Amino acid sequence: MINQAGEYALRAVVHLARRDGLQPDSASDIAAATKVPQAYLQKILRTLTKQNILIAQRGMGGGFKLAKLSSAISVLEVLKACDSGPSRIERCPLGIAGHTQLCSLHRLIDQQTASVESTFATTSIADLIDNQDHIHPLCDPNTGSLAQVNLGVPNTSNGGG
Amino acid sequence: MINQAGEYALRAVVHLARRDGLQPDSASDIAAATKVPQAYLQKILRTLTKQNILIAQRGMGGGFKLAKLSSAISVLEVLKACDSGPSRIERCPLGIAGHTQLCSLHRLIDQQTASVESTFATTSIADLIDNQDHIHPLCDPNTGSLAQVNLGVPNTSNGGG
DNA sequence: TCATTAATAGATAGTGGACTCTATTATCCA
DNA sequence: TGGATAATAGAGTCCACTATCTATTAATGA
Repeated sequence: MINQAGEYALRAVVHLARRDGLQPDSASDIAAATKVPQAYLQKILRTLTKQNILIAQRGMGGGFKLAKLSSAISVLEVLKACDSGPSRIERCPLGIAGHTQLCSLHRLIDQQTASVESTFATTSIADLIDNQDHIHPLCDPNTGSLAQVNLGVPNTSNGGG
Repeated sequence: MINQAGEYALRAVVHLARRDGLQPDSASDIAAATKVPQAYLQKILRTLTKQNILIAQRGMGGGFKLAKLSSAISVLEVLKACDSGPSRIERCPLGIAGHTQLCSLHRLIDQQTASVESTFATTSIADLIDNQDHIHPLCDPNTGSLAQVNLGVPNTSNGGG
């Protein structure tokens, strides 16, 4: 449903949204804060820039920032930009000519996909940040710092949530 | 969410459920009816047998049949048998120690996953077959025959639904 | 006991997603 | 104008998933 690139893209966009109005943030800083392999993240940031979700600025003091308000960016559009997100079943996967609509099996799967897609389409990046929870994305509540995360801990490690 | 093996497994189990009470069906016949590569399907059928969803019978007249009533087999258990199906987010993917619960980003994703998982858990194979729709899984309504599908048409082909 | 049918098991090959590396281009600042 | 910073671009690597192939074992029936 959400591939690795989509997960990484969401982290990056949420990170940038949390520092809204500040200077653009460099790829290596974003990579550190989001714990994403830097070389791979750069590709993803490039993709998000091409899709007009981010704006890139080269040179000293450059980096990436949001191209629009975080309330105007849906979770779904970030995912789709990376060819991620739920993918609907358009036609009978078996190619049965008589199946002019999906059969019950594929309809079940597609309905679930559609439901998730709808939720992601109506949830904005701002929605993820504006919640009252004391657990904030990418941010360790013990320090309150943005980038103060356990660098070096592999993604598969335990603890936290 | 559902990998290729999971999709193929569901097709096979639905196919067998539709011929409930009949003789076991051979792997090659199941492969033809479900349009799954035979060699790969055999591995999947073996997996489903190990997980006690199917019963295998060797020798002449042998093949595979359901190990229990189709109403007692959930969609989810077929998927899980193949290491497929929605996978919940157990812990913070970034490993942030202070995240004792999921943050809003990962909670959003996990809630969607949980919803799909719940639906798959409460939907049985029988539910997929008992519907009143005239479009039946794996079955071309133009012929009404079980295995009478467009053999040779690749899975990516157009038409039907 | 023998031939036939069909599942079992494991080695092998192809493919796409995840990730890396390096060279290049653009921008800023002194 | 030159050096530092940082994005851009694309080729290349790695591995899990997908799929195939072959030899073996088991069951059936004559």
